[in-house]
Amino acid sequence: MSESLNLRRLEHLLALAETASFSRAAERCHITQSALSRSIQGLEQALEVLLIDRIGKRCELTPFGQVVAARARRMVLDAAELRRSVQLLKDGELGAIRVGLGSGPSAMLMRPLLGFMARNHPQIEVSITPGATEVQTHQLRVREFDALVVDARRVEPAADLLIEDLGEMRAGLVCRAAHPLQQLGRAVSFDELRRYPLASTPLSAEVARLLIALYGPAADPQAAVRLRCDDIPSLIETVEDSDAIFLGILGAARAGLASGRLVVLDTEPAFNVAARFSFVTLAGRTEAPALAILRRFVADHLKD
Amino acid sequence: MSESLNLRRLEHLLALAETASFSRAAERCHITQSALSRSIQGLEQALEVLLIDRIGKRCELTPFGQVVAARARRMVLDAAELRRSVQLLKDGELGAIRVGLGSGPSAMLMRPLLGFMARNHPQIEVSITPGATEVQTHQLRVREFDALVVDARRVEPAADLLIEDLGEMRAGLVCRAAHPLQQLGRAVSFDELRRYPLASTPLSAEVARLLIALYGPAADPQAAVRLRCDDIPSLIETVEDSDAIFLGILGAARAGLASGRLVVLDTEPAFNVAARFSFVTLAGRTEAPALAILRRFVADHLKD
DNA sequence: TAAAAATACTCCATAGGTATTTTAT
DNA sequence: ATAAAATACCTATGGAGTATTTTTA
Repeated sequence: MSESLNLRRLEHLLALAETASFSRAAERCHITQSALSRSIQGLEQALEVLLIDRIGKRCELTPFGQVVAARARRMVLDAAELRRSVQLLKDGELGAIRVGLGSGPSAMLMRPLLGFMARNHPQIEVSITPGATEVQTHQLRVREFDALVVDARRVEPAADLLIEDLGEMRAGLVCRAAHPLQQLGRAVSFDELRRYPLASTPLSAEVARLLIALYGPAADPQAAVRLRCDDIPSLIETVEDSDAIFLGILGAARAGLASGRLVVLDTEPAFNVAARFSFVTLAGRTEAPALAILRRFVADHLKD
Repeated sequence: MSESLNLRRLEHLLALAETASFSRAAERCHITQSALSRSIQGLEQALEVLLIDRIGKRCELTPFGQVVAARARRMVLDAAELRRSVQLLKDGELGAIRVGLGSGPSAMLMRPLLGFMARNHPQIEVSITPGATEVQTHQLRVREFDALVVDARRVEPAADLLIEDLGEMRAGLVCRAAHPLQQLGRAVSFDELRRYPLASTPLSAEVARLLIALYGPAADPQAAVRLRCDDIPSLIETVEDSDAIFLGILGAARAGLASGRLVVLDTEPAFNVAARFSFVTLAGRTEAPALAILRRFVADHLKD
């Protein structure tokens, strides 16, 4: 005696409910009439209830058949939805990505990433959270994040982390082409520089140490930076319209540099600093295809 | 290669999602670890996607596994609900009955039936519709009704109808014990009778013909009945409180007759009429157990 | 080294097909 | 007499068990 309640049999019942004929239902299910007949009998045995009234050649759902068919319809649709969801997820047309950003990447990526996802992948649920890398690494481990984009130097290698290098981004000082210092035609000292307001995102302690090592205590960004703002585009705009000097990733000023409105200021000693970012995920985990989209975008946007 | 998406495998996946261990999940599913392992592999092949990240001894759902598990949960619950619904339906604790009532049964049954179902079977969806028997017979055939309770003489036998006889209910004239006519101590004529208001439900043409045959044209209820109302209890109450005379099924006055407050009035010629009711269903159809409840109630209430 | 998962093999119940019988129009 | 559903019989396979190997903590 067959006795299992399974999806195929429910599909058979639904076909029978719709065609009111074993032969036609069988045809629709791509099986023979006899197979379908036995399938329905199996279902009736499984539920210990008559689902179909066989009235001569006519077939009709019993009250039991009706309630079973109603539920079955939902279940069969759910099964189709399940397959469909998996397919969409596979194609990266569905899914959720939760990404943690270090302060640098946050300043560089936040807005362009949101815009890109909204425009090109509106079905994907995106959650972007800036924060401290040490905390976010833990959140990644407990699966509160799917990936991190952080300063490479702030994440310590571990067996359970997959750390992908995103290459370097040179940092530097940027001013407008018509800036007084630029008119000098030579590398400038930090003392000359600090006559003008320094514009920058909040900088990490590590960067601060670097600056002090290069230019002395006066270069501590805590004191030296006069225009501080999380939003890089706003900083750049300000630099284009004033004598402020941008301190940060040169890539952020890409458009202005390319158009000639902005230039990189030479300093003495040379500002020879580069940021290194990493894309961090948990090792050994199957990643959602949507994550590949994120990785590609990040890789494209975090390089010189 | 096994490749079907079925409920058992989805249950396996859910067990695995909850236990995060193949062995424990297998135990919960009452199969061996190896069987469960293969079951999940089959599911993965069916969907062509990795559902579980095997991280050493640890197991974790992949993003795919998560969406599949979410749907699976719903489907498995639906399956349980399906079984449960069938069981409840079997036990008559669930279901819907749509019954058509002829005018006589309607007057006799409507209120007590509604009350009975509300009190004793609140889960059953009841729909009671009074109407013309000819129309309702058609509605029964097209399954707009599950059963009819009608005057036996109004339904013509047919092969597709299952007509169950509910026995006879004697009809008669009822007045209060202290009624002037009752004081005469003898059978009364229709002329004597009609000095008092006749109280009755609307009567069918057939009953009208019967009355005219017995007592002459003056007995046409169209003219003779002065208190006409669908609600039998109201009529009875009126008869108890006045000199009105009730014309109808004696059973309707059962309580008053038993207590002695009401009596059956003897007439000359004798009022020798009985109603015969039938319980009609479609032949060859499996009936919902809830219908048996209805049948029992009707049989109990439509007898002398 | 021990515990967990995967694999190799074996077995049987089940779903399916073909051929035939039963049933109802 | 015919068309539809049920049944008989056969086959392939999916799902389960046991025993074993592989993997990793």
